[in-house]
Amino acid sequence: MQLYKSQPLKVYNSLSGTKELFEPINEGHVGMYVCGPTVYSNVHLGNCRTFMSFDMIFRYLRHLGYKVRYVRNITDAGHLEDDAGEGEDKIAKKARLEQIEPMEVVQRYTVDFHEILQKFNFLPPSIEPTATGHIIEQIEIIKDILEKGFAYETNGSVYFDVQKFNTTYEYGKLSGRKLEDMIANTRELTAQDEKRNPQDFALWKKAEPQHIMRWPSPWGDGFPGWHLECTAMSTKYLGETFDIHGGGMDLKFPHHECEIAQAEASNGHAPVKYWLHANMLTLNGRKMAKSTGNNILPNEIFTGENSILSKAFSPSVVRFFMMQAHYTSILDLSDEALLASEKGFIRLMEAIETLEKLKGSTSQQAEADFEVTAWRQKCYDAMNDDFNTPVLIAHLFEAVKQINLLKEGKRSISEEDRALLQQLMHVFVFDVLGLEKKNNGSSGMDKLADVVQLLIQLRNEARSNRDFETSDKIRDQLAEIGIQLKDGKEGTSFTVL
RNA sequence: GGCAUCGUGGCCGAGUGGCUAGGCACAGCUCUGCAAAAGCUUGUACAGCGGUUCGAAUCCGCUCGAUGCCUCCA
Repeated sequence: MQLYKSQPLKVYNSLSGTKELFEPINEGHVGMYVCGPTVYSNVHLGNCRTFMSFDMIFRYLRHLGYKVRYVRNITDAGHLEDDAGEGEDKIAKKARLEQIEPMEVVQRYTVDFHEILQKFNFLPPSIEPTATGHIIEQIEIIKDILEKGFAYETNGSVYFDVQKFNTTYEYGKLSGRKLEDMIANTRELTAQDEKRNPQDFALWKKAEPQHIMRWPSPWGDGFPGWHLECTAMSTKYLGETFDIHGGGMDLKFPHHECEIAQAEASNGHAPVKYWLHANMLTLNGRKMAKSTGNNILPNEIFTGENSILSKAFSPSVVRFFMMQAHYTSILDLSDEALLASEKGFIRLMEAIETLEKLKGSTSQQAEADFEVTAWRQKCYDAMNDDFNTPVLIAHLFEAVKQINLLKEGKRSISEEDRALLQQLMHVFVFDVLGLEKKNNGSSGMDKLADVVQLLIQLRNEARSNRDFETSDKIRDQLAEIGIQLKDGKEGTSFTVL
């Protein structure tokens, strides 16, 4: 039996503003669409947090036994920097600055995006479509919306008629806005405008002669509006109605609002059952954003080459840090917070290693100090409550404590329970949270381990000769290098910090 | 100005009408040749002011403060 049948999942739906029981449209199958990056510069850490949240969600849904089709797009068509049609296309701008072809920009940063996500141990999505690969689909939707009367053409551009749409449907229901308020609060209207109303948004933009990224259309050469690609690709791969649509909080308005409008105008019904929004990562208390320069690149964290942090942190530590906060909460990045997470992460990993080496007792019925089955359900309850990873991690540390007590012989556990606990720790830590054991398996590490074992042996010899000067020298100098020796009942182990 | 979210102990961060979140740091103890690691113990937190309630950090109102969106942004 699939796990999801016994583990009811609740998700916070931005559309209703409440936690709802998750019931996919087709039993056993989940369709999930997440707005991907615009590839005109390196992914910064804030971007990564959003994708990591949905990676975790993807992992958990799969773990529950759902067959998930996860679509995450790449926005590789340039979009204007402002909606008034005055800004420059971001990708074209970058291409001009770097004196390369726009598609070179796209390629470069798509590769960068994938490299970074791989370091963070992301699972690849099921489909990763590009906007430029779906121009035809986008044009078809525009034609459809035009036919239904919810859009109009002006000078080779096509705009979505928000006010008209609002007479039949409800524009603003996702972000809690009312069109009347928006109209009332419209900022001073600069003359320009092919748009009938300031709230209208572009479905298709006419390309000026110097614009490189351009495609032919019934309205002349141009390029698609930003909101349209997601509607086109989600519909194509997940259908007119699908289960989960995710993205960053900052996309809620106008992007997701416009997606809903486009889909409803075209199909006559809502496209998405559950809207999930991941919250922002802040740096120094401010939102990380490419446009403000307040950001840090993942590689700058991994290498330690930055002016914000005191040292380098591994991708898994960063991932653990992020998983310690709920995905719907704002999380602030700081050196102190990362340092604290790193220590916790190491403790967690060592407990898992310890557990693997332990042996359960065969005979005596182990005392019920720690009931693995009850603990298991607590972990699931946490995840079932809108993917509450911080609470899951709290439970994991409960197990860490028990494992350390077992190691010291202060608790006993049946082999059956030990094996179950080991399996569950692997499931939650590696499969669901997507963490990775650091230092796994490279041959250099194996050799280092052998060398350290040798030093431990020398130190023990010195200690038994009561030559503490030598033994402490070995211990302290290893510590300086960043190798910590830990004496336990069954000998000495070590950690590379 | 409008809409929204949030304000938790030294730091990070869950929770949300009565029952210990957790991590990190700090202190004491156990262990240790001394340490470290590990374990045990301790911390009387919920922005402020009112209100509802037998009971509120949790619900309501107001005030203050922070952030996000309202223009591209995960």
